[in-house]
Amino acid sequence: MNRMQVLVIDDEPQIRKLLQINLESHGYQVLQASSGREGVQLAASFSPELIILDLGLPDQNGQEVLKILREWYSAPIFILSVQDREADIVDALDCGATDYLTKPFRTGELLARIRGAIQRNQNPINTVSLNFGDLELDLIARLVRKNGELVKLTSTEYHLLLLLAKNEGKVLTHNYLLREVWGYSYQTETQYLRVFVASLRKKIEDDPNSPKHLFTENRVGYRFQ
Amino acid sequence: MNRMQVLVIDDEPQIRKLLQINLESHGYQVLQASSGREGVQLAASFSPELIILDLGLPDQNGQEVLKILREWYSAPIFILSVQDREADIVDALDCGATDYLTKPFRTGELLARIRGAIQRNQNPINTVSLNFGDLELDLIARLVRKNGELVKLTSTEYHLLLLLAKNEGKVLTHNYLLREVWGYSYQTETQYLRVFVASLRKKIEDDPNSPKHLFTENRVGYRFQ
DNA sequence: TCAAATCTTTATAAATTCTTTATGTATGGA
DNA sequence: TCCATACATAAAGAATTTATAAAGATTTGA
Repeated sequence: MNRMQVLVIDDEPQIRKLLQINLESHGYQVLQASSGREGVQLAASFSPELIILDLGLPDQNGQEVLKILREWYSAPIFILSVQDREADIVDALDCGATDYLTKPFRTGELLARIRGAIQRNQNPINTVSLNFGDLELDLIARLVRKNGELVKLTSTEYHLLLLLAKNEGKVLTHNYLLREVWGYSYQTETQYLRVFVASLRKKIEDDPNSPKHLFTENRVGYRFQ
Repeated sequence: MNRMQVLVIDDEPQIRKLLQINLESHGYQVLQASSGREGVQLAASFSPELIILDLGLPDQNGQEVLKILREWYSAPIFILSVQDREADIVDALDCGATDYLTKPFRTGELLARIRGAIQRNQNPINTVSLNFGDLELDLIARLVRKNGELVKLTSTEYHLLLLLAKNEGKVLTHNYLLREVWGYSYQTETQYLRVFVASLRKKIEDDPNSPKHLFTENRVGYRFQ
């Protein structure tokens, strides 16, 4: 597997060392630059997955480096700074900084923020789905597939199925299901449930008479598996 | 101009008020929820561009709310908390929080972070054209071709088609489409959508009665394929 | 300014979904 | 076993939603 590259642009050797140790122990490959000029060069030649930039550089204004990078570099750029003035933070963020941490920073938090930023930058298309053998619920697209084929559900059917699927294995009472899908005043309309469960089974089960997914829990409710 | 929607989930009315005033003065439309349950419901029906979530909610653990939202909600979620323990921050970030701010927070910084997060989340599609079988959208020239021939669309029709095409395969709600194309005050004008979908189908479908691209998802919205 | 194009609103038929009713089957306790 | 209750399913009727045409209002461009 290829390790993620992180570029650290900071003139203080001890900060670079600290970041290097922490990042490498979490599986990142670390590139180091001690000046803005060198940082821009490394960024251009390696296109790292993330850049950590210190605003207090000797050769150039860190803000300038940020702007130069942002002309073409679209991955996350984290700002490290001793400056805690709100105006500086706002400026940096509006210049395209992804995050801004003030020194001294907590390494665990920095690493968590780095994980998040890289992940968001890696797969911007979030395909969250629930899978149950032949059945698949795509929560973002709001679609249900059975053996890869789209199943056409009404909005109420989808709502009901989603609720059951999210609580896989748990028995959901009639009361609860009615309350969540239809609303508080429908808690006694158990017949609605029967009708909709029947039509759901017809659509998602191979054999609605002996369901593999949507089970009846007599006198209590329904359960999805 | 269509305003961005931000959902604030916080049980303290004064924090909600503070956020509302600040966000609205910067052009956002603010939705408010005082409990986790209410917040999840609002998020599901409005799909706001960003959610601000207080971890210290009365009815549910804020962390739980975050997880529930992240099952399907992919836009930024900001955490507000009085807790400044590193472990809590790391947990929240690893559960999918986009950012974590501790109270008291600086509103200017919060707004800058919100701007950045929303911008990064906006469609990062940099492609020049989108292709769907017989249909082709040229994003630079703002032209649509069907089997190579130019299709003449009005700007509203183009805008609507572009939005659907950029979210290929996803069901886009009436609410969302109306908000994006016409603006936030048109969210209830579902009839506009019907009229424009009909005219789009007449122009881009072989047989508008049985569409191959622009599908109706009853009571929910439309989907492009 | 005028004509054409586009957007908004209204009207109505068609399609879909929800609710209710009816009927037969299954379950579990006395 | 019988009986009361719960469940499954089909189907009819009610309500809602959608598609579409077309008329009126507004905007745009020559």
